[in-house]
Amino acid sequence: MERAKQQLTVLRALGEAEGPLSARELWSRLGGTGIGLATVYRALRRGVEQGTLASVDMLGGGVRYEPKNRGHHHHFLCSICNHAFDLFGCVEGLESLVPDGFQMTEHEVVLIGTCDACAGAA
Amino acid sequence: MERAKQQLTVLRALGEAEGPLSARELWSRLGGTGIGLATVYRALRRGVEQGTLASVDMLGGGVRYEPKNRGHHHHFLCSICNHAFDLFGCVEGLESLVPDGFQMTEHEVVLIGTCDACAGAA
DNA sequence: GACGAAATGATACTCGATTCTCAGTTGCGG
DNA sequence: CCGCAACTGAGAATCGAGTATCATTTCGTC
Repeated sequence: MERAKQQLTVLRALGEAEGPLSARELWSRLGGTGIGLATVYRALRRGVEQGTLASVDMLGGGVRYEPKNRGHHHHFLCSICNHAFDLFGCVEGLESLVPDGFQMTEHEVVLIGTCDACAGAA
Repeated sequence: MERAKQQLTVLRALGEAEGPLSARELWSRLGGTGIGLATVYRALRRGVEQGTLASVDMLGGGVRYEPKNRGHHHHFLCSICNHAFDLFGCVEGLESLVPDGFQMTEHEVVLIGTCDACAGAA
């Protein structure tokens, strides 16, 4: 087994995902490669420190990670398979929700439902 | 100390909150009443089972609870004090974000920033 | 080919959130 | 007043996520 490249393998797998992945999801996608969970966490932490990864605190179980080069977008969470998918585009009119005296700096939009595969399998 | 009414006390405190509370937040609001954390959890679990409470899985640390009689609304999360506040109103155009083959059943909108008190104290 | 720094995988560990256990209390019907 | 069932608070137990440890392996350099 090659070493010193495991973190790259981890980050590449994350880059190929269709949405943000949790550390464990990412780890299970690497199943069979012999990469340890600790290495996955190390790669993720380093990625966040270096600014190449963003950690996304989402509904449906803990923190997920995704590359930072995807621009502003939101997520779709499948309530069946519990997978998260990237969405493109954004919404308008958020400012009107902000109460007086409050200052909005960010926003999160999460759509929940059934994904392509799960809806088809139903 | 009266007994058999502790759970009502817990639920009343939750009803008076300005937004969803976590079990611990709720517990600390009851500080001094001698109510145990276990009782808070019991009241919350029972409320959810009976359908009077909704559990809200939000950013910023774990599950929060709120009464179900507040209708559809969203939340504002203060990044300083980490408190959640109810917002009124909703947004349009969410459907256009849903990819082909996906089916949206719910949505969550969370605005992040600084709340009234924290913005004023800055 | 040898050496030191860095990386790796397995696992023990920490930490916080939630649930369980249990002995003591309370309300209520009789 | 008696007994019982439900409730309660404190702390132990459990669970999952993430981190630290450590012996081993690999890379780059010489």
